[in-house]
Amino acid sequence: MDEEHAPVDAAPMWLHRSVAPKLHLTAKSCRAFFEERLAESGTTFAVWTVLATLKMEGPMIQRALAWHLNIEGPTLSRHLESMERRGLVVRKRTDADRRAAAVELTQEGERMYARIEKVAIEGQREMLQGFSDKDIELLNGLLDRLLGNVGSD
Amino acid sequence: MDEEHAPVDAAPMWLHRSVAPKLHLTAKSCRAFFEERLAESGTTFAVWTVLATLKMEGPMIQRALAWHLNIEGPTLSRHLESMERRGLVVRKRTDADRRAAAVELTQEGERMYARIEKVAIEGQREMLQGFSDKDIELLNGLLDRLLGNVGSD
DNA sequence: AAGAATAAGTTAGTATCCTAACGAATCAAT
DNA sequence: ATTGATTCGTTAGGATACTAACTTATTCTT
Repeated sequence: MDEEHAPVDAAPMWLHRSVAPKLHLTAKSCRAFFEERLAESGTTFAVWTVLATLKMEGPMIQRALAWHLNIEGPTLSRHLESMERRGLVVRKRTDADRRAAAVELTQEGERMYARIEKVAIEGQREMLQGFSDKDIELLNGLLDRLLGNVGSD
Repeated sequence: MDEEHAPVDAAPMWLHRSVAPKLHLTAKSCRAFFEERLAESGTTFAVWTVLATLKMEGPMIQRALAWHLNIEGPTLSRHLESMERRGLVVRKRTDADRRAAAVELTQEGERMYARIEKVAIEGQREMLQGFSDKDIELLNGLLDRLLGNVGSD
């Protein structure tokens, strides 16, 4: 986003009435907000989600990881390539299934995660300033219902 | 999104607790939903928002248009270039300020807008199935509060 | 009135994401 | 057991968006 953009309240009326563009803008702004903070720690939103998923869910093959992240295989391939180059993860191919590659956090990856976990939590706290638990629940519920309506499953 | 992805409810817990990734996923899914429908009419989400803004707000220079769309100048330049090639808009440079270019819908642009307006409205109706007016208001309010918290203004 | 600062738009380069097409490995089915 | 379909990952190419750097035009300052 641009500093020079006027306050959000100044956005045109039709945009307010159309939910999709507004949702889009909010997500974009929130992502930019996190990207900014994560960039200061030398990483990105994309890398954060990969690290967090591996940390929370344990090692898994790329296909499963892509599913968790809601991105496609080729997108994940790219991220993993750079993350592997940076030593954050390793891709281990086993004899059990020589197609699949299990992705694991390295020690360096664990360290990075520990470092940015704080950033992510603080970012979320800031993002949700003034939100009660009930507000968050409400938001989650509304988003889930949207997802259900547009879902491709 | 991928047909093979399991229902949204199956997403991992940490993702549900983190608002940003969930918001991001919802926006992505909603956009994909609109892109699909607009693609059938031979256009895109990006083009739709340009057409709609020009229709609702009238002709304006690129900088103003970019502000309305919450995108940066270079991004808009690209869109306008292709839209102008397709005859949907014209960029008119005036003597009043020879830097600025006023962007206007052409008749072809008007026709295209009329065509996809229906698609957009129907898409939104589908997206918001089961939402009461109050739900929509609530969602709008929550998104506005998020925007306020992360806003770059 | 001249020089500096600012503004509009473009060009160039990058990041994230997608789909399509592919190669290699596995599974299924006759 | 061989053929055929499916699965896993990669490569190639495209869309959308960004920032940085540039050109040209305008405005501000002195």
